[in-house]
Amino acid sequence: MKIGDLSRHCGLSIHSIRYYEKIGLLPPAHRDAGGRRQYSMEIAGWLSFLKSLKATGMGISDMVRYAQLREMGPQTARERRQMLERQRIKVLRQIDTLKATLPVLDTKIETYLDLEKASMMEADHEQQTNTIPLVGRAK
Amino acid sequence: MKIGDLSRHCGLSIHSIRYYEKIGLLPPAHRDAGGRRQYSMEIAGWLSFLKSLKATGMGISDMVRYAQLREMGPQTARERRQMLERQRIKVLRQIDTLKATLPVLDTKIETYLDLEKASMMEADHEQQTNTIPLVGRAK
DNA sequence: TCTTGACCTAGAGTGCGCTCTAGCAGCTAA
DNA sequence: TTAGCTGCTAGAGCGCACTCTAGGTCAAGA
Repeated sequence: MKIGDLSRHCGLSIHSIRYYEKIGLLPPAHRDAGGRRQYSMEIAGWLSFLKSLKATGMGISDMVRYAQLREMGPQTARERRQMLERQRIKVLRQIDTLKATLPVLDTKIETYLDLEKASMMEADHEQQTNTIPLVGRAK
Repeated sequence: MKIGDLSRHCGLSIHSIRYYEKIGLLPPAHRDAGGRRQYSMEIAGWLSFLKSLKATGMGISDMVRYAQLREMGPQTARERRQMLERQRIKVLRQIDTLKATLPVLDTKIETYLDLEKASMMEADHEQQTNTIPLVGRAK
């Protein structure tokens, strides 16, 4: 699998894949005779997990740290687990923060709906009673 | 209320308050004789709403657009309401995305716990049977 | 009066996470 | 064999959202 295939497969740009390798999120790729990166299917699973980590809001530096621990092998299991547990808590907090915005939005939306209804009724009233001259309404 | 008071009150840095004014999130502040910004308590409500918008993940440019509509008065109620309704949908989507990461994290955490348990049992076994010489264990 | 501290402006700098450019090499199909 | 595609590297550039600096003004308390 060449970098273009991986790019199409995982939905990351070729630039981003090389960038991920450069900063240490991806292990240095094997190269073919011409120096091009060769990927096995296995890397797609790792990239997919990285996407999940990114979706949790984990920053690049933490993801790099995690990737380094992964490279070190099973004796880093405990530290990796602790990272994930901390991230889990952050996810729950983010969900709470987002949920807390909903009533704020809903209240405002309601207010605007009332305002729009009121201004429509006003317009109706103006039309029925002709309190405003045509020239004023045309404006 | 001077800018320092407002900063302490709303938890934004003085720099950020001036920045918000510069980009149009805050209306140009009234100035005292010496040219210093003077704020009324009213602005705190607007800043608090801006914080909510920010917490929804709304970008600066959208927030500036919203602020401009607010300046234009009640005839922009409909457009502002539509912006908030769109943002509400984005918030729900973000919550879903975050929630979807939880099972991924949980599965990994479980895997690591199993791995840690297994490696601990292995260590116990080694201790009981003395399969590894002291010099090896000390390492 | 002098000093301190809060405030002012314009503009530079920062950290993040990409994203793109320039200039070149190598494989492949017509 | 030649065109075109894909790949390579080093490094520049970008958009966001601040954050800070330099160099000043101004008002009030010791």
